[in-house]
Amino acid sequence: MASGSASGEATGKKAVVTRFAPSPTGYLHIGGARTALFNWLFARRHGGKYLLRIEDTDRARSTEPAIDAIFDGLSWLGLDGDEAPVFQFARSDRHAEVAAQLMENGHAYRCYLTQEELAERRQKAQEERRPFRIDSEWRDADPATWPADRSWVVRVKAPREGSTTIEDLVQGTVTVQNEEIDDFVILRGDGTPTYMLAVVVDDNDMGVTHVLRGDDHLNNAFRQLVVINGMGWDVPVYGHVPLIHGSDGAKLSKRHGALGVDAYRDEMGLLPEAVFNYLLRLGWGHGDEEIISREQAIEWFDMVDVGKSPSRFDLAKLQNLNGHYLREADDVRLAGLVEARLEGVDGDGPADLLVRAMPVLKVRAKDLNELAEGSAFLFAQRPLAMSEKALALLTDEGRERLAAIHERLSGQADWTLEALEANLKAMAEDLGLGLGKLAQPLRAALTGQTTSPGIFDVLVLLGREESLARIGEQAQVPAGSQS
RNA sequence: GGCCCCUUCGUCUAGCGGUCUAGGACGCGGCCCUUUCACGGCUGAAACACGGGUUCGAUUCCCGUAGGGGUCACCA
Repeated sequence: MASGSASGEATGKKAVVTRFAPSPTGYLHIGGARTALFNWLFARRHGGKYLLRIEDTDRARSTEPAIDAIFDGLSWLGLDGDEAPVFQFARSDRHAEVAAQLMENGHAYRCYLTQEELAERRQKAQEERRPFRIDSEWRDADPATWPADRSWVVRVKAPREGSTTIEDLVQGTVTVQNEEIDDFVILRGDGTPTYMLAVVVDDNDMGVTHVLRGDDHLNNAFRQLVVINGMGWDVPVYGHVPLIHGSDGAKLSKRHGALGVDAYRDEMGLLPEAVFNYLLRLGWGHGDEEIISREQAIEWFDMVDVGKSPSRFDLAKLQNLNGHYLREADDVRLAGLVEARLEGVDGDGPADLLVRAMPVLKVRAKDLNELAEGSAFLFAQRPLAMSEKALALLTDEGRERLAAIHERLSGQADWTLEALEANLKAMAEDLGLGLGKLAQPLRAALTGQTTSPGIFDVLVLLGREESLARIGEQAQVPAGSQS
């Protein structure tokens, strides 16, 4: 019986080597990022190495900006490779060499079938409603019959009987009948290697022990095994992770938020630790744990806990997680990130003010954009721009109260949270009003908004001089007639 | 269509034959806290796709059905 198998035990004793091998035909998308994460985690968990390989054999579609974007995105998530990345195209000679060896040892052959001939046969099979399989008459042809004037490709000789079984870390035992596997091309007419050859050669040469990738490659694994067996190489352990789908269950695409990770960082203002945590929990779980640190993830990560069904991308959950990490994040770090998003803010003063304001600002935001919006009032210039809702608060009555507040606070020497709170609360009591009746117009005057951190925090943050100036500005002017 | 894989609340998941009147999280509703908005706390609605087996007993095991996904290139 011509059966082969890929066993998880075969390479069990070797040090773990994983790799993430994106093709640079676009940005690093969220699915790729998760694959990288799982590879990184698995390597860390087992004290092994995690490598990067750029699969740039498709010269027409591979671009330099895409390569940069991928490295940039990985780096942001803290998923840099442990060694310098391998560029697949640079290894073409080595790939061709392996193809030649495969022909020599009888596991591959020159095939002179043209693409037109193939297309014809494919169509005929289609019409007869039977499955199409490459059945090249060149498979066992005598070299003496090789036409000198035609170009050829190298095809692998796939076994035609028996079956092949893979013990997949995620998918479990998967068996495919060998007759399902075609004699696929490993070297093109122009002598360049195909992906199917290049991955196998590179994985072997890089010493990769565990191939963890999207399950869109599960079927390819059986093809790649033909090459591996043809060369007598060690079979890696496979782990085919289900793909991430959009919120509607369909394949993840741009409209689902399948943006490059740079968009999650720049446009959506997310923190890398939030994306890390979200991606980790998408398709993997550890009991009821939701908030998981890097260190904890390394300790807990196991491929057997990766689910077998595809999961859907849920932006709301990602944002919620981001809010959590935002609240936990260091204030100086956040101030730096926010400052970059604020227009017209530079120098040392504002940065310090931002840092001081951060504790009360960050609990109110779920991403850096909101945080920047919430910070804007700190640096606003007078006359303050008023939002519509804020303006609605500045009625004649509201402005009268502001005048009273201005007068009362003008006499306030001790500009601290406690003193201000005591003073204003006493004032509200004196007037027989709820604190809100004073706080809301005050908030409008101080921030131009109806929502902000606690009003006493705002007063302290802005300082005595600026606070009184802003209050004074709104206190006297009749509604609707200020500039 | 062939082959391969999958199926627990809307979503991410826990569950690995009895502990399930199925747990947690996000989202959603309500209440509390409260100067606004958040945060936080409490609370409510919400799921084992369907049909057969196996078993004393199935969410858990097996087989079908349905639905979903992946893949069938000289692309990766």
